[in-house]
Amino acid sequence: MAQVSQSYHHGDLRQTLINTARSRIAEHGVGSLSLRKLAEDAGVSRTAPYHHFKDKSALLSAIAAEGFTQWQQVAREIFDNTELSARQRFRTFIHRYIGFAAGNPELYELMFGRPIWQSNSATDDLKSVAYPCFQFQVEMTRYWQAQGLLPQQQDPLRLAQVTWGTLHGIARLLIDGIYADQSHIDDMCDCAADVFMRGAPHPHE
Amino acid sequence: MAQVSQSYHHGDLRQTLINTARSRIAEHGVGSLSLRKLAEDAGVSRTAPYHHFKDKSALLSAIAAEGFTQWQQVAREIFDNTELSARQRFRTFIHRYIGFAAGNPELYELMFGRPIWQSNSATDDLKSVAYPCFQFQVEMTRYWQAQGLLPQQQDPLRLAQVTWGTLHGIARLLIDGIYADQSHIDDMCDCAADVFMRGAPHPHE
DNA sequence: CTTCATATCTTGACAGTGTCAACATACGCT
DNA sequence: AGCGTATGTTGACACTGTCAAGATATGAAG
Repeated sequence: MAQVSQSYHHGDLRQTLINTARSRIAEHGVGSLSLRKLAEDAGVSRTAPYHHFKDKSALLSAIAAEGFTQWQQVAREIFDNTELSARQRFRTFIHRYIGFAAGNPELYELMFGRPIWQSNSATDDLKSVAYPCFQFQVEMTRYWQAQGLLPQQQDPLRLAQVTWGTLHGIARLLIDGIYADQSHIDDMCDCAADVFMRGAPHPHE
Repeated sequence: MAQVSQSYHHGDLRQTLINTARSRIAEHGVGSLSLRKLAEDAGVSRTAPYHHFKDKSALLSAIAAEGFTQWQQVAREIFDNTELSARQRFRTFIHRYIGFAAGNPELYELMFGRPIWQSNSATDDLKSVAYPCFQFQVEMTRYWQAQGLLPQQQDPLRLAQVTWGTLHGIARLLIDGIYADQSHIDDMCDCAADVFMRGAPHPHE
C-alpha cells in the first residue's frame, strides 16, 4: 500500500495530517494551526483534508483522542504496577499526571479545552475514548478510598471530581503560566498528595 | 461630555466596546467575537477600535481585567465578613468561587484562558489587577492555616496553589462541560471543603 | 479486460477575519 | 484663530474555513 509521493492519491493522508498537525500544535500552539498550511505541508491541496475530516474541529478531536489513549496507557500502567504500594502509586500518579500536562502543554490544552467540548461538538470517536478515561479516574479513586488513603465517607464520584479537579487545575495554572512555574511542579504535587492523604495511616512508604 | 449619537466622535467608545464585547462574549462565547462586528454594533467603522486597543488581544485583556476586579471584590467581601466563622467563610468562599465561574463561564474562560496569558501577551493593566488577586489567595490561605483549618506544616504558597488549583480545576471541568454538570456543584464544593478541612477541629460550625 | 461506482484530490469561489497605511474630521489648548 | 492631537474613515492585503463542481485514480463486478 505504500505510495510514491508523486502519485495523485496520497496513500495515508489522514494519519499524515494528524501527525503533522500534532507536531505543529506542540511547537506553535493550537491557535496557529491552519488547515491550509497543513495541507500544503502534506503536499496536498487546500480542500483535500475535508475528505478525511468533516471539520477543522473534527481533526482536532482526532488529535485529542490520540492524547487520551496515550494518557490512558500511562495511567493504567501506574495503577496496575503492583510492585509499588497503593500509597506510592497514588503519589506517582499525581506526579505523572502533572508531568504529562507540563510535557505536552498544547496537547493538554487541546484535550481539555473549551472548543472541543462545548455545545456537544465532541466527535463520537473522541467521546468513546475520553469517557472511559474519566471513568477510570473514578475506579482508581474508589480503590484508594478502599485502601484508606482517601476519605472513605465521601461519595466516590464526588471525590474523583475533586481529586481530578485538583490535578486538572494545577495543570492548567502551570500550562497557562499563571501563578505557578515549572520549578514548583514537584513541590506542588507532593503538597497535593499530602493534603489528600492527610490523616491516612503511614505504613512506611 | 455626553455626545449625540450622530456626532463624528463617539464620546466613550472604549468603554462601549468593552461593554458590548462583554455581553457578546457572555452570550455567544469568546470565539465568536469579531472586532468588525463589534465596531458595527457600536455604529463605528472597522478600524476605530484600534485607536483604543492595540490589538484584539488588548481588548480581551481589558475585559478580563474587569472580571478580576469584579471577583476580587466578592472575595474580599467574603473574607472580611467577620459575622461568619473562619470555617464558614472558607466554605462560602469555595461555593462563591465555583458559583462565579459557573455563572460567568465565558468570562471565566477568558480570564484564565491560554490566549491571554501565554507568551507574555498579558497587558500591564491586566497584570496589575490579576497579580494582587493571586496574592490575596495566598494571604487567605495563610489565615486559614493559622486558624487550623488547613494543614499548618505546608508552605502557604504551595498550599494556596493546591487549593486554588482545586477550585480552578473544578470550575473548568464544569465550564467545559466534561465530567461534571451543574447539578453537582454544591455537592462537589462541599466535598472539596470536607477534604481540605479533614482533621481540622469542628467548633460547631 | 472493460465498466462503473466510489474514494480521493483539484481548482475556483465566497464570506469572513485582523490589521496596516493614508486620509478626514473634530476637540481642546495656546 | 490656529494648530497639534485624539479620534474616526476608507481602501487594501493576506489570511482563514468551507462549499460546489469537476478531475482522477482505485477496486470490485461483469
